[in-house]
Amino acid sequence: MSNNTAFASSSVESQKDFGWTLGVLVRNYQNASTAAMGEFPHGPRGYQVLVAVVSGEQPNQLALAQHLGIDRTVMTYLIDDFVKAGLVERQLNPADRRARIVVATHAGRKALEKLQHDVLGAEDVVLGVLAEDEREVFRSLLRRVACAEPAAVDHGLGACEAMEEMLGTGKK
Amino acid sequence: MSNNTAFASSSVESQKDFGWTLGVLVRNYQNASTAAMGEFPHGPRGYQVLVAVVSGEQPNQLALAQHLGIDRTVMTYLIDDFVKAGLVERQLNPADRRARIVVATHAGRKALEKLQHDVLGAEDVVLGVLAEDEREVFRSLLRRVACAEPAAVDHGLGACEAMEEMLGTGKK
DNA sequence: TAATATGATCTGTAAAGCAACACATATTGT
DNA sequence: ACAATATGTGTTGCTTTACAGATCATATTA
Repeated sequence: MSNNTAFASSSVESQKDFGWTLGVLVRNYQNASTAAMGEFPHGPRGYQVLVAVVSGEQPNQLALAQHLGIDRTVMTYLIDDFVKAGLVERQLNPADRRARIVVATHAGRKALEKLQHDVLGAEDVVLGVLAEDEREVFRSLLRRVACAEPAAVDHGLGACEAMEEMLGTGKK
Repeated sequence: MSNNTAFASSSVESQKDFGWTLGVLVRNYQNASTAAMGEFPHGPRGYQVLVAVVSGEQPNQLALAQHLGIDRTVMTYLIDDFVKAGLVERQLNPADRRARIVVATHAGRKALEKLQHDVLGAEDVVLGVLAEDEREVFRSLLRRVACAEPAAVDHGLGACEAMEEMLGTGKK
């Protein structure tokens, strides 16, 4: 067959594929943070859940799941495992008895504090090639992209609104 | 890597969690590019495979799998489906008859060309909040991170070496 | 030639997304 | 108040994918 492959796709080569670079970063971060997790219940995913729980911004399991992009049926047994591990509790919401408020236990908060340090270390390893200020630029741009208006992406959820409001820049 | 992190618990709130923002970006990109894919065999994953195949840099299926961070057993039936769809072919390597060289068919190259435009559009949607020059900065930093020395991340593979050599010093 | 390594495939298991259903509770319309 | 509808949670079943292990063919090395 033909062997002129180098020319056919030169546009892709020159700027590298965004999806591919993104994938590499995610895998590196996944690996590094998993290593930093040790025995923590559900690895990086579990860590994210605990961060969200401790932040106290998500009123129930469904909100928690949507915030993290996890299926709500998965969230059920994810929380189950966290309860078993004594890291969080399900509390009944007197204002809406269908919902379960997920709150961190003292042990959960302690565990998170311990982990955060190592996770930040993992981040630095992954971003290691960048200089200090470049890392901050990267994080800043990434944050802005992640907090962008959902309408443009048709993602269906305002990812950062609660956080923004908490910080005082309430915008809708 | 010593760490002079400030105060653990509040710092996460104020600078948002890196893993979370990364997750949001990945999901947005996933959704946007999936929508752009239409009926394409394996969605964004399949697209990545085809990009790698057309680039012609991966000598066999295993290299292909490692380049994309896909398990080698998955790559087998991924390629199967692409062959069925007439997008790629498995060719025997006379120099090593264990390996299968995966090459794109004409239809495969045409299909990729068609997709690339839409995928780039999806990228722009995802990065929509950033200005033009900011997007380029972001892509550039991301590229550097993805192509970083694997030793630092213990990922086991030099992700960009073949590419770099192709663009500059020539082939191995 | 024998031992070992590598590439591809197949099989089986587990995690996780997804859809559909069931149940309890809230909200809304009449 | 009652009925209809919506919502939060949990469960079940299906599908995709990751991952580990075994098998087979072929290469490489002792």
